[in-house]
Formats: sequence, C-alpha cells, structure tokens
Amino acid sequence: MSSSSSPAQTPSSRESVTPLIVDSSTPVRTGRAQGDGRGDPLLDGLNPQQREAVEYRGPALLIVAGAGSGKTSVLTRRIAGLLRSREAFPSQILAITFTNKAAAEMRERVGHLVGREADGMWISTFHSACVRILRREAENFGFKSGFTIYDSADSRVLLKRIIKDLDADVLGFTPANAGARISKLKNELGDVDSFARNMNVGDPNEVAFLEIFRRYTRELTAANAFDFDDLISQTVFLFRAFPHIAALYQRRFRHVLVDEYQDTNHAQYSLIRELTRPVPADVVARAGFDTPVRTGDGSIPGASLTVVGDSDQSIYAFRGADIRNIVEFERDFPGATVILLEQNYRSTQNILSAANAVISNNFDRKDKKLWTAVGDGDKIVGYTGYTGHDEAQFVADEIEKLHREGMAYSQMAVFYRTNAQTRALEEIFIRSALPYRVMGGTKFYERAEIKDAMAYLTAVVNPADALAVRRILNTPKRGIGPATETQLQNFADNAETSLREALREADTLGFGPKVAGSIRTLSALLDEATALAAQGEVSDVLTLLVTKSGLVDALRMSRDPQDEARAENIEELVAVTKEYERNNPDGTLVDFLTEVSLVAAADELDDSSGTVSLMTLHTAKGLEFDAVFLTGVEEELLPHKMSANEPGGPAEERRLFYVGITRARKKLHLSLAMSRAQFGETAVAMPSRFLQEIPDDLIEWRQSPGTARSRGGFGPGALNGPRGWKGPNNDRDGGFALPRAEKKVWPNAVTGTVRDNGDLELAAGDRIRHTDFGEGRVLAVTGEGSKRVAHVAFDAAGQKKLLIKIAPIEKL
DNA sequence: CGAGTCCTCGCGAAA
DNA sequence: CGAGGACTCG
Repeated sequence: MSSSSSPAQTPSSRESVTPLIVDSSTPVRTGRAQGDGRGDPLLDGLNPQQREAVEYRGPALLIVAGAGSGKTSVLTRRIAGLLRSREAFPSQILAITFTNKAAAEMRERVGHLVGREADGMWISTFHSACVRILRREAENFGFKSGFTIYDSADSRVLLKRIIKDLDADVLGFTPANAGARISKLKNELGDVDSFARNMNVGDPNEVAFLEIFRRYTRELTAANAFDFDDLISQTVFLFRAFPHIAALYQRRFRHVLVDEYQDTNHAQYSLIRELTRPVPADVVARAGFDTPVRTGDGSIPGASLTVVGDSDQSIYAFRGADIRNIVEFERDFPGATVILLEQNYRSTQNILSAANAVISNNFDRKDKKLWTAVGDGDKIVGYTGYTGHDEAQFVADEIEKLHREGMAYSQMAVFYRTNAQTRALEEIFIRSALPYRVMGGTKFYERAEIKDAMAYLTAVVNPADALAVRRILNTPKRGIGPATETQLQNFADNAETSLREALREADTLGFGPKVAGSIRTLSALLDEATALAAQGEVSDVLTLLVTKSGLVDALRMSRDPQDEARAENIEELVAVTKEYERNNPDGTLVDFLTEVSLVAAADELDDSSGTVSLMTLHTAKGLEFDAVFLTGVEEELLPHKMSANEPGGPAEERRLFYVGITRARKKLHLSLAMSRAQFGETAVAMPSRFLQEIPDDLIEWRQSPGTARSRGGFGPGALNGPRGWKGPNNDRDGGFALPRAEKKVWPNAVTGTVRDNGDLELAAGDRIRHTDFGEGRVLAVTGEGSKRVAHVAFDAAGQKKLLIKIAPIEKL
C-alpha cells in the first residue's frame, strides 16, 4: 500500500538489501532466521511484532495493523521470506491488494528483496485476479473470454432502459436505486433465483424489482458482459459449480495474502474461502494432479492464509464491506494466530493522539492505541473560513508557505468528504497558480468522448455487447436516431441475433438510402477494425476507428469550444494506447480494455508529478503525505448527513475522519467553513462534532469557529476564542446557527472571483489591487504567456502567487 | 432526425 | 450551478 516510512527500512536496510540478495555469491539462507535476526535484511529494523508477522508459519494469520504500522513492509518481507527460503515458488503466491498501485508497489518491493523471481507472483486486486481467472475459464461456463466489464455508469444506462421499458419508474425505481440494490445482492452472492425464492410475492415492489433484476441479468448475459460485482461473485459460482476448476487454483496458490481485509465484502470473503479450501482426494485423483503437496490421504491441504487489516479503517460498508470478516477471523479459521502492530512509524505523536482520541469514541471496538517514538511534533493547525473559498485560500496559502520552506508539492494532499467540494478548491488553486491534481472524481475514462471511443473498441472485441454498439450507433451523428435503433433492435430480437448482426441487414429492413448507407458504413468500419485487431496494435485499431468513424472530425468541426478539448482527449487516449503497447508488448485489445476498466482512483497517483493531490477521504486510504489538509470538517458533511439514519453510519464517518488524520506524517490541518455553497446557493455550516473529540491542546487555531463568527459581526467576539467554543450543539454562545438571509456579511471573506485580464503587463515593483486581498506590490513575474504568474506581497494579506490572466486584479 | 431551449432535479463514498 | 430530460421547431 503506502510507502511506509518506518525505520524498518529507512536507515540502511533498503539500500543494502538488494545487492545482498541478488548477488548469487551470497549464500541463500534457508528456513527461518536464527537468533535476533541481526544482519538478516528481511528482519533488520523490525520490532518484535513485525518480526513475528514476517516469520510466523501456519494455516492462518491475522495481522491487525494500525495505521502507519509498517504493514506493507511486513507483508513484502513475509512474501520475500517465503520465496527466499524456497517454501514457495513465486507462482504459488497470490497477494490481493486494494488498488493496482498498491499491487505494483508491492511487486516492486518484493522485487527489491528477491530479484526477478518476484515476476511470477499474482499480485493484484480482487477484481483483476477474478478477471484473469474468468477470462481463462470463461468457455467452461458459457461466456466468451472477450467479455466486457460494465462499470456502474454502464449498468445505469442498461437499467434506465429496463426501468423505462417496464414502466417501473412509477413504482419509484431509478437506475441508481435499482443498481444499488442489485449490487448489494450480488455482494451477498445473491442472484435472480435466490431473490425469487426469498422474496415476498405479495409485495408489488419486490415483484417489479425481480423483473428488473431478471431483465438486467439476461441483458448482461446476452451482451457477454459482467458488471463489477459479477467479477467476484461469478468467480465464486464458477469455483463452486466446477470443483475441478477450483482445484486448479487451490492447488496452485499455496500462500494467499489479503491486504485491507476489513474492507472485504461477503463475496470477496467467500472467494478467499474457496481459494484456501483443501482439495479432496477424489477431486485430486480425477484431475490426475501430479503435485508434491499432497497429503497422505491423497488430498491437497488448504493454502496458508495471511490477512492484514484494521477494523478502525473500515470505510466501505456502503460497498458491502463486512467488518465481521475481520472481527470473526479467528472463529472462521480455527487455529489462526493474531498479531497486533501498534507502533506507528508515520506520524508525530500529536497527530496520533488526535487520532486515538477521535476513534475511541467508537464503541464495539477493541481498544488499540497508536504510539510513536518520534516525538510530539507540530500542533495540528485549525482554520475556520467564512466560505468554502475562504477555506480554500487558507489551504492554498499554507501549501505555498510549506513549499517555500522546502516541502515538495507531491508531499502534500488535500482531502474532502464529497467530490463536489473540489470546485472551490480548484477555483482558488488555479487562481493561485498552484500545481494540483484531482484524483478520481470525473476521471479521464469517465468522460463521454473517451467512453465513446472505448465503446468502439468494445464493439470490436465483443460484438455481442449491445450497450457498446448502441452507444456508437449514432455517435458521431450519422442519422441513426431512436426510431432506427428500435427497428434494428427489434429485428435482432426476432431473429435471435445481436444488434451487431442486425447492422448487416440494413438493406433489407426498409430504411431510407441515407440511413441504410450510414449503417452499412459503420458495419464495414467495425469489420475492418476487427480484421486489423487480429494482427495490428491497439493504437492502430483505435486510430482507425476514431478517424474513419468521424468521431474526432465531428468534435473538431463543432463550434462548441469545449469540443476542441474533447478531440484532444481522444488524441490523449491514442497516446495512452501507445504507452500501453510499450509497457505490454504482448498486450491484446482485450487486455487493454480490462486494464482501463479496473483502474482505481488512487492508481493515478504519480509521485514524480510534482503536484498537490486532491482526493476524497475514501481515496486517501492507504496513502500518506508529509502534510495533509482535511477540509470541510463540518456537520452534515463529515459526518455526512446521509449517514445519520444508517446503522453504523456515524461510526463509519468517524473512521473516515480517523483515516484522514492518520495519513499525515508531520503536518495536519483541519479546516472548515462557516457557510458553504451547494445547489448554487449558500447554506450555513456548523463545525463537526468530531472536532470536539480532539483535545484542545493538540490544535492551534489560526481562526477558530468562535473567532470567525465574531469577526463576521455576530455576538460577543472576544469571548469566543478557541477555548470559548463549545461545539455545534451549544446554540446561544458557541453556536453557529446563522440566519439564512444573513449571508455574505463577512467583509474580508475570499471569493472565487476571476477576471479576464487579457494581456495585462505586470513587472516587479508595480502596485496592484486585488478584489479579495486589497493592495500589494509585485515582487516578480514568472512564466510565459497565459501562464504568467505574479508573485505579490500584499499589504495586509501576505505573500501570494497569482495567475495573471485570470486573477481579479487591476494595476494601480 | 437533430439542434436548440427550457426545466427540473440533485450532491455520498467506488472497484 | 450543472447535467440530463422533455419539448419544440426547422
């Protein structure tokens, strides 16, 4: 997961490890290290618990790893130990991580320890591992290995059609709620049949849902497609239905390791169970396995299982994560050993004390206290802005200050609860010429034009995929409207063939010459691309499709100014395919599509990019930064208002806050705003209850909720210093129930204003006036053209960077 | 069929 | 405020 900064690897071990192990003249130690392990690179610098976690051998091991306790280090060394001692071949190891990035990092770190040998291991996410298995075994249960993977947006499109078709919207069904319900069922390994058996047949809502679920499933099957949840559950079904196939993997993987175990759902849990099951003697005999790990009775023992997790960091209940998986591990796997890692190597004690204080408010948890030997460190910085922009300005100013003091932008991150909060942050960051990247959110691959281009590729790989064919049918516009689409679909349904095949019948379906011609051209293009895909590179196929289809041209010709950027995005996608070819010389079109389908938000993180990272608290899990800005620490946002009525909701929100806090190595900033724009209007915000759970003396308020309130002209300000603040529930004196009408009363609140300054010329020494910061003097101007940046010392607001082109400034 | 406009609704997190 | 749907007109 994260590149832990534990002393376990910092002093000298990491550098010295590589030559020691790779150098063949060094005797390879077999078996376990003797004595205290001094001199053994795998154990050097580990604390006793970590060491035990690396060395323990047995059927099942649970490592309860607190935040920052060096678990990645432990996990990689554990794997390296298995390989080094020849207890396992690389091919016998399956390690499941939460993101592809974590997988890549783990592979690299094991590689450092044992060399090229690491290449044969399966280190991947649940979803990637399942796709790999499913593609390999697809033919065994009625799928073709070129199946499409539908993301949630694809599922929603499909459900929208179905709900409309069935007029189920009048019963309150929406693509979103039906999709969530289906997802939930699948996470519990439910299917249409099991739902039908257990449903209340007298409930019209359930009857309708059954029909939606049934149609959805049928359409997925017909399209040769799996949704995200299917990837896991279908693999489990496959293993259960075909023990001899399961046995292939049960025999192969002798060591299964699972990271972030607290966030596994029931389907994932079941998958692990299936994989670590012993193979009965009769199955071994029938399969004719020739294997050394057979026991006396002819069976193959179950694989050894190692799971790592921390129930305090369980934040994916909404995705079906079941905390019981980790809590009941010892019961599930009799004979399991549990090792606790509590020493933290990441954060300062002040940060950990805050984290401990917060999380201790959750009941039903085993008490666990993180501690560190590095000392108290700086206090946590608190700030209350008047508005979201104000808060963002604080963040931007602090980031610039830290940067001037020598901290790299890439070592700073801004977290928030909801994606919508990025807007104010981005507006201010752009204006401040601050280099940043938003992780996740509206991702590249979720853009409409990229999904269009990808749909062309999908239609080539999987002609059965009606969703993909439908998407490209009239994109770009080629005169094939809804009526034509319906006719084609009807023909396909009646002839029991696919939409793709129906395209070949354009001439026989009575369309006008223009429409029929369009269809014929499209069909021919798909055929041409299919032929090319058989031997050409992915980028060639994509280029052919996006040019000959007219997709790029249509965007270029459009007068919508945003379409130019969209055309560039498609160019960018072509570049992505070329990059993919370089990295995966043997990669097929299917492989490329799979990879794209399974990229996670955190996968985009590039340490070398030199930018500040913006991300949700969920995406932040497993990462760490020198400086963290946790924004929007307000009631209704964190904890989010939707969580209030959910069982376990508030506790999970607290864990989310806890996860955010524990990402910080040295500097933690907690910020909030007194009012926040949503739905285009301003709403009053109150400080989060979680703030009160942090002892006062750990936070240094630059501007406390109390002072922010008083400066705005409400009530007795002097009394409302940091200590005077009593939290959100104290209405009279410490409260923040501002009247709705009274907004914008803060004279010095920062706004998101921008202005087009054209080619305003500024030079060092010029005096300027800024809408928000008042007057100041230009210190220097850097950059070129539209990226010119003025470094300004404001008389009252301090030093700031401004992007000249858009900053709301005038020359005096 | 398609482009344009008005209108409504929503923002919870994600592989 | 923004996306997406319904509606209208050419």
